[in-house]
Amino acid sequence: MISKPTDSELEILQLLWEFGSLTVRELNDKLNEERKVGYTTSLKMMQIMTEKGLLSRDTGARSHVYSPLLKSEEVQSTMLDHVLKTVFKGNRSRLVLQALGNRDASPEEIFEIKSLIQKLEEE
Amino acid sequence: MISKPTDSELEILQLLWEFGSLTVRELNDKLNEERKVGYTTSLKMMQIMTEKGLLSRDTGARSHVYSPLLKSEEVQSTMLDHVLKTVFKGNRSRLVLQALGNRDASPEEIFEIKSLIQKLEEE
DNA sequence: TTGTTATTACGAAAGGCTTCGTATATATTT
DNA sequence: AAATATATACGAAGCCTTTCGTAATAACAA
Repeated sequence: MISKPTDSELEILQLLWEFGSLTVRELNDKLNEERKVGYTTSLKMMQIMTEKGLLSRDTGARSHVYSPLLKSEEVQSTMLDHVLKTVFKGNRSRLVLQALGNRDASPEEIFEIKSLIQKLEEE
Repeated sequence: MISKPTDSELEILQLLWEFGSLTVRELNDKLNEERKVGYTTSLKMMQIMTEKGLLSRDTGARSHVYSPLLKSEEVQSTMLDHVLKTVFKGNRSRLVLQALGNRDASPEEIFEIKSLIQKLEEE
């Protein structure tokens, strides 16, 4: 049973992936740079995520310090797989087409992706 | 406000995209080829989806006929955009990498994607 | 026509997510 | 030491999703 975080959980995970580990206060401050969130809301979320196995926490100091238990790549893989199945019925080419074609991908992005494919082919 | 269907709703949408339009009975039968679902469950889902603007229905006959209101491409685009933002923080190359690299893409798929990129470049 | 079957409508329960208020405990400041 | 500020714990409300049971209605069969 691999975890599929909710949007709110992803918001928190993104910050933890960026900063490594954070206290509730620190994370709540960063969240509030984007939108208004009550302190106890952040606290509760992080407690629940810890129960779910998404975060670990160090209760050594008075302010507990939380860290992500999954790598961003793992979650990205899980989530993309899920979208691939449910939205694209497993058609990976179509997913990539959608990612590249239907939205304006910049030349830089296309270049990056091209070299990616080249790398894949060399293996 | 573009709609982001739930997994259950997507299950129904996939069938409607495949068959064009279906009665509750027809759709419920097809759902039950995969898993056990009560008839009134399917009915309720389709009624709610109609309220939400995901489906239209023709009430002309006794058995109402439901059709999808959105094209699969539209929903795919919306959903992928959402994953791009929330899971990949907007990094499209990383998303494509994940789609191609971390899972075993077949040579056919890679070929298809390559010609896709070529087409994109020619424009 | 009367009983059986099929369909829609409605309501509600169970579970999950998000939010916050209140209580309690611990630190800090005056 | 007393007052103030900060932290965690807990519970619950509000909303959404999924599921189904029951009732009302319409069609069909005996």
